[in-house]
Amino acid sequence: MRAQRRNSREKILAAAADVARESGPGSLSLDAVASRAGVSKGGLLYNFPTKAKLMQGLVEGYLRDFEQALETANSNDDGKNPLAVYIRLSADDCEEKRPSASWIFSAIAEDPDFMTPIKTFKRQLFERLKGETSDLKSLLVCYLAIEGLRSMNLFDSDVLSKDERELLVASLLEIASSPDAHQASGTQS
Amino acid sequence: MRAQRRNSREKILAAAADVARESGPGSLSLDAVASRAGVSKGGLLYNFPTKAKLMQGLVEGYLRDFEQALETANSNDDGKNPLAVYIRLSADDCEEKRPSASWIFSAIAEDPDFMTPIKTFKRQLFERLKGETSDLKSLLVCYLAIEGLRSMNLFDSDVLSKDERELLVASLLEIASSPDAHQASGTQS
DNA sequence: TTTACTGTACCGTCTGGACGGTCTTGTCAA
DNA sequence: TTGACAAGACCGTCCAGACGGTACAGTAAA
Repeated sequence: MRAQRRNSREKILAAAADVARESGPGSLSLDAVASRAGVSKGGLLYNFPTKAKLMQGLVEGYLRDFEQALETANSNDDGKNPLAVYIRLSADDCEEKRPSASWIFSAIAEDPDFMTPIKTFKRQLFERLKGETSDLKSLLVCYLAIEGLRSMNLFDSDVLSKDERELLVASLLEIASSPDAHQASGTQS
Repeated sequence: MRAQRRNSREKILAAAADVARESGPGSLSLDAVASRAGVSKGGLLYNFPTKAKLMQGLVEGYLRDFEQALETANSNDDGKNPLAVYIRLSADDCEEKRPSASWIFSAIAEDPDFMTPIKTFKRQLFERLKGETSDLKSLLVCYLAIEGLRSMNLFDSDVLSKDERELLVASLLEIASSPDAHQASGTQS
């Protein structure tokens, strides 16, 4: 029963995310994470020698997962429209009722520098999209709107109804696919 | 030198925001705020009996200021286009290099419930805009994009260049000034 | 034997907050 | 005008508790 071997890391990471979501970002203590993960505090510190390392693990896992999801989504819908793929993927992410990354608040509270990897990731992503999208205006509007959706999900303050969210995503996809006139007035949805 | 009388509250609130921005949201301790505000800890606790009350004061002040700014902006540009007014106001807010509300992270870390007033405020704002905007699609896209801009500013991860931001705002204003104005029956309450 | 833990005991630091004291200002009777 | 007194605004100290982290002995699988 004892030695869980190997996958303790993942369990700890998941437990940390759970604790942050359920007990609030300020209550992410090592003790709480350890007991939630079914691991002793010693065991936790064995896998992550400091709290900062734990946070770092959270960030890296998040970025890795996201990049991977984006890659597979892009290869499935190959070459057609990377912006549209990004919109769909993000919209699906934000569909989840439970904010997937509320541990970010814990990380920021711990040390704002934990955001830098995320920032650079986002910057690279944006630059890539800029290179792959013909119309800058469309990109800006869509990217920012998705960022807004993400923000809402993160803060757990979903103002939109299901219909509205679907309409939004449809509008964004429309804007993303029509380079030039995004004055979508005449065409009914 | 001692008795600052009366405006200590404002000074403390400003100091708290400064500390949160400069020392990181996790380092917002009462001692730090007190020393920053040029007030003793006892004096701080006199004005705000608990840390929670301090946070509450921060939230209320923020909401009050924002509502006021929105009101004056709307009365200056009367009746024309509330969505456009909101866009312009928010864009100006986000122009500031220093995130105006990074104390929010402190508040969330302290207790996620501090977000509820902000959430309800945003919900009301959105509903109001919905009542005042003819085209739902335009509203959704613009509102979310602004939310994205806010998010970026808050996280201090500005991906956009100055030109890009201006182009974005221009695009949003263009979208906001939707061509069909018939649907606006009884916009006033 | 090594790896991967468990469990316990412990330490130093930091933090919110309670408490009692102090200075300032306003009020009002004499 | 003055002196007594109350209330308001603020200071400085102290403390219990929580937290991150260390140290170390034990244990079970590979």
